[in-house]
Order: sequence, then structure tokens, then C-alpha cells
Amino acid sequence: MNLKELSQLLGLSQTTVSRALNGYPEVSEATRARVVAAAQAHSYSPNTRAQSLATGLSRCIGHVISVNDSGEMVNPIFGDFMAGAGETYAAHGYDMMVTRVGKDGEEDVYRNLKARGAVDGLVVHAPRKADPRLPLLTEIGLPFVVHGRSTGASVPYSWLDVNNRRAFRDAAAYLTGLGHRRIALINGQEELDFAIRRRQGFEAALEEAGIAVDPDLMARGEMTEDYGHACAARMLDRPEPPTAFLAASIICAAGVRRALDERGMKPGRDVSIVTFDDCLSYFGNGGDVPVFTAMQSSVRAAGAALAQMLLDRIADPGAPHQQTLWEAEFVIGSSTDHCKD
Amino acid sequence: MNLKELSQLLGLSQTTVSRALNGYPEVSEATRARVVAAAQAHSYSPNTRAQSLATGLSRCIGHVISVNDSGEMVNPIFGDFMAGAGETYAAHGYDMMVTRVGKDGEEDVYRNLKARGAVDGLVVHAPRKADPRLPLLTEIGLPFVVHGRSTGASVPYSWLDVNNRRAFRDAAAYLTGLGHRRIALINGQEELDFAIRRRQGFEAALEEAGIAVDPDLMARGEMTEDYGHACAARMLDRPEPPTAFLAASIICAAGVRRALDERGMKPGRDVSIVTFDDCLSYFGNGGDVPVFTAMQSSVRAAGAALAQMLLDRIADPGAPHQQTLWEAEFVIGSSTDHCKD
DNA sequence: CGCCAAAACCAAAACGCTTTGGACCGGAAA
DNA sequence: TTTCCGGTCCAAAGCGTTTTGGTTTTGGCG
Repeated sequence: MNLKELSQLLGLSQTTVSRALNGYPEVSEATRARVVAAAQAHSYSPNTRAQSLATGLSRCIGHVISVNDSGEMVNPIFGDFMAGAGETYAAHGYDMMVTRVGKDGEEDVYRNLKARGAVDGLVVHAPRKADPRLPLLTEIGLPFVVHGRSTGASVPYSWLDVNNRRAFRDAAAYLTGLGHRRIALINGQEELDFAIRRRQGFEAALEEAGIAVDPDLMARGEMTEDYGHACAARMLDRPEPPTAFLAASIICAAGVRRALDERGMKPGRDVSIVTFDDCLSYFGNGGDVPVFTAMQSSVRAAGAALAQMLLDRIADPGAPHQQTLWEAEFVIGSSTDHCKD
Repeated sequence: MNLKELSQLLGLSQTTVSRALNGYPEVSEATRARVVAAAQAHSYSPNTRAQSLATGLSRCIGHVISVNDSGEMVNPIFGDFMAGAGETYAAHGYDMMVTRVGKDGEEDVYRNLKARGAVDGLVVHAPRKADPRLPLLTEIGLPFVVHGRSTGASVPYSWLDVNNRRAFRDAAAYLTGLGHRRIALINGQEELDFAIRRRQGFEAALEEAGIAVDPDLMARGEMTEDYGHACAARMLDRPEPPTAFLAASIICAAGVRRALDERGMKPGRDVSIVTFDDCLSYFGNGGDVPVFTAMQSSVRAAGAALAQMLLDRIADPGAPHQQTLWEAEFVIGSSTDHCKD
């Protein structure tokens, strides 16, 4: 069923039917009701492509996600972010398109998305330091919002971020307050801006406590369970092992815990662990009693909020940029205790 | 830059330029080269929407993902599946659209996708027993492939599945072979077809070993870490605790392991664990020495293969349905040993 | 040189929608 | 009575492609 058929069936012009369905005032309420009823009855939905061509808007938002050299999308938070964003899109009649890209050809993908008119805007994931995507998107005129921030960006932009620096500063300070002096940081890849901020917060807390930064106790890498395990295993087997760990994600933290288990150690009793917790749907942090002491912030909520921010931006591209900073909530679980050293 | 501008710039008709770019024979190689060069130079990409309208094809594949009542998409494998599928789509110039849907309004979403001409086909995720989506999609004429199978489906369909029944039978048999007689099954939600098959395989192995099925040792639910932990905790605290666990995913298995740790038990030493391993990018099963004894099958590879299957189907809808059954690879890790009871 | 098929190109229609620029009608104001 | 205006509705022109159904040009052959 298309517009032509529906209008013939109703004995009306395509114009009138279109206006009736789109809520324009120049159609009587009587006919509007008739049209809406008929559309419902014949389950008519306007063809997205035609609509898009006529209006110049695709009503579709893009998400470009990077894969590593092995073709893996190492991003445990992806699903939850999408669930949150998808909620907002659905509520506003937007579609969501996801495009996979390797490290090279990134620029082409974005240019293409614009040239092909595939999306009205997009969410920039995993921003890097002075991320070249921000000036690129600004140049080609594709509205975007950033999940996180990009230090040293050459253009203004809208973003939503967690105060990673503060969260990691506070978390590390909490550990120094418990007497820990050899604290390990199992960080994300330091190409990524959030990881840089986390490291800064970590280092600031150490400095405040008069503790020298030990490069051997700082790791960076893709936030997998294996990575968390490997880092912790290596560090625990040193002559002077750390007494506490700061993990970049609950997945890493699980790896750290596994390394402890293997050595007969217990989190909280022998070694402390604090982790960032994205409130992943499939990997919670226990119930009322948190397993890990954690800095938590829901990535699903972030997805929903960022999507809304983007839709606002598309609706009014001239509006000032929105910049939202969320504070992570610090919860004390059973994975931390005084340093026994 | 659009086709009209490009053709004027070249002094050619839109027809010729279009044909040149799309590889039609009725254009000289000389002009084709000229056209291609110009398109490249001005970074012209045909507008997807217009193309789609003219051809009647969207060159876009849909993925509909369900969220639970809390709005969470509890699907740890989502990201990796998408990474695999996206690879195939990108290689064939297809886009990927993902739509979020709650439990109600599922039918509407699929009908709408078709009516709006948004996608050329879609992948059915998490099929249920006699899944109503298969006849629905067949009726409305939207090509699809299924990730898994649907027992009792009323229509023929293409699918790719892991031999879950066999995998769980073999895994359980492996455990009975080690002398275990109280084996727990931490299954997925049994609305889902794969979970039913897994349970059947599990029960078959018990029967073969002359072991009565104990309903108290069988759990079903969303495959989260907390779920794995809660089930294991409850079972381990029984008077006659299980000596082995069969977990539906490595995420659940991590939860089971946590429950063991809390009780001072070690996987392999005190209690055995076998898990299904989807080869998630962010949660591997150790390196050369697997952590868990596991049935493994890459969900990313499944995504890539299913996507290819769907594209084939769209290209030739009349072709017979493809049905692919993969055997999971059974790897022995350090989480299993003889029963000490 | 003339003829004809093949090669190379083109104008215009079509895809399904929105939107512009009216047309028509009845009733209120002049 | 005429004029004007708001309320309804419509025909047709886009949007940027592909594709149909040509026309023109080229080149080979008698």
C-alpha cells in the first residue's frame, strides 16, 4: 500500500492524505479521522526512502564503531549504549544505523555517510586526543555529539562525559587513605581520551599522597578480561607487588580477581580492587552489597541522553553546544580494605 | 555533488554517467574512465535514498533486538555478532540498521520495517520455540535468516546454528565420565530455542549415565554474571551440593566461579565447571591453556556467515533454504577434574 | 559512396513521497 | 449584491537516482 493507492481508495488527492497524516491544519478534522482510520486499516506506512528523498532528511542516526586489527570490536559497552540510544530514537521515530570501520579508511566512511545522505547525524564513539573526526565532521556539516571528550579539539562540539579524572582521583585517594602505597592502574588504551583523564586523576591522587608514580604499575590496553588478568598476574609476581588495583572496567576487574584467585588471594582481604562500573546489563556489580568498590555510571543512560542531545542538535543546529559532565557514583563494596603491608 | 551536477560538469547526460559508474557495457571505456575519475575527484557518492527509491532496494539489512521489561538488552554476544555481520555487509556495500523492540509491539516493528521499505532483509535473533516471527516474515515477504533454529516452525527457513544439543550432551557426558553425578545446569531462558536444546542434550547425557534429572539443579534465566553467581551460590549451599556445573555462557561461568571463590573453593580442584564459550572479544577463555573447559564456537564468525547467507538469499530468493549446523569445539581447560566425592 | 549494424550517447519517465501554488466554496463583511 | 477571506482540497513540481526507449555517431563492408 502506497500513498497513491491509499488516496485513490479514499477518493482524495495525495496531497490531502499526506497532510492529514502529517498533522497539517489545512484539512478538516472529519477527513483527517477518515484518512487516519484508512491508513491504520490498510497498515500504511510511508516509504522511508521516498520520504527521505522528498524532505532531504533521513531520520536516521549513524554509529560508527571501530574494530581492531584482528577485526574484533572490543567494546563490551556497545550493546548497552545502543539499548539506551535506541530507546530515544524509537521514541522520536528515528532509525539507527551502525557502520563498522577498520583503523584506515575512517575518514572515507564519515564522508561517505554524509555524501550518500544516509544519516542526519551521528554519535562519535571512543574519542581520541585531538580527534581528527571532530573537525572533519564539522567541515562536512554532519551534526554529531561525542560520547566522552577530546582534549585539544580544534572545534567546538557537544559532548556528554563522565568525570573520569575526578572519579579516578577520588578512587585512588580512597585507596591511599586506606594506607595503600603501591597501587596499580589497569587502564584502557591511552589513545583514548578517557583513559588519559583517568591516568591524570590517578597520578594526581598519588602526588597528593606523596607517592611516586611507578610506570611498572601502570598498564594500558584493550579492556578485556584476559588483559586484566595478564596485567595483574605480571604485577603480582613482582618482588614488590601492588596492594591495590584500579581497573578501567568491570570486565578487567574480573580478570584481576581471577589472577588473585589463582594465587590464593582474596579481593578485599589480601589486595584491594576498585573498578569503574558501566552498569552493564550482563555484568552487574552484585545486588545491594556491591562486589567491587566502584565508580559507577550507567552507559545505557549515557546512550539515551546522548541520543537526545543529538536529536536536539539536529532540530536546531544553531543552538549552543551542550556539554554535560556526569559524576560517577562511588560505592564501597567488599573488594577494598586497609593495606596490610 | 549530485548526479546532475557531475554530468553537467562532464558534459554528459545523467544516463551515461550513471551507467558508467554502475559498470554497464553501453559506455565507452574512455568516457567511463573519465567519469570515474571525476566522481573520485569530487568525491561523489550516489544518494542512497534516491538510489533506493529508484531501484526498490534499500541495500540495508535489519537487526531487531529485544529488550527485557527493564529496557535492558541483556545480550553479551550482540557486539561480537554485529562485528562479524558488519564485516560481510561492508564488503558487499550494505548498510546495517538496528531496531530496538520491547516484548509487545514486536509484530508491528517487523511489519513496519517492510512497509516502510527500510530493509531488504533481516536477521532473526534469539529464536523461540515455534517462533511467530518466521511465519510473519514469510507472509509479508521479507527475506530473513535465523541465528539458531525454531523447533516446530510452520514454515521453511534458512538458519545457522551450533549443535547445542550435541555440545551439551558431550559436555555432560564428559563430566559423568569424570565421575560426577550431581551436575548443575545453569541454562539460558528456556523460551529460547537454543536453551531447550541444551537442556535436552544435558538430560540425554544424564539418562545415558543412569542419573536421575534433578530439577533443583537446573536453572534458567538471563545469562548475566549475577545470575550465574546467584544460581551457583544457592546450589552450593544445599545439603548435597553439585560437584559440577554446566554454564550457558562464559559470563555465567564467571559468576559461578565467583560463588566458588567466596566459599574458598577452586574450579577444577573442588568443583568442575564446563561452559559454552562464544569467543567474545572482551572475555576470552585464557590463552593457550583454556581457563574453562568449554564448548566453543565464535559468534563473530556466525555473524559473518549468517550475513552472507542472507545476502545470498536476497540475491536469489527462489534458491533452496540454506541450513548450516556448526559443531562446537570441545576444549579441555583447568576447570574440570575427577569427582572427589 | 552508400548502407547497416553496432557502439555510444541522450531525453524523459518512473520510484513514492512532500510541498508549492493555486482552485473552489460558503459565509461574513462592505 | 459584491468582495473578500478562511477553510478545504487539488494538480503538479520537485527530491536524486535508475531505466526505458529511443537517437546519433561510428566504422566496416560491398
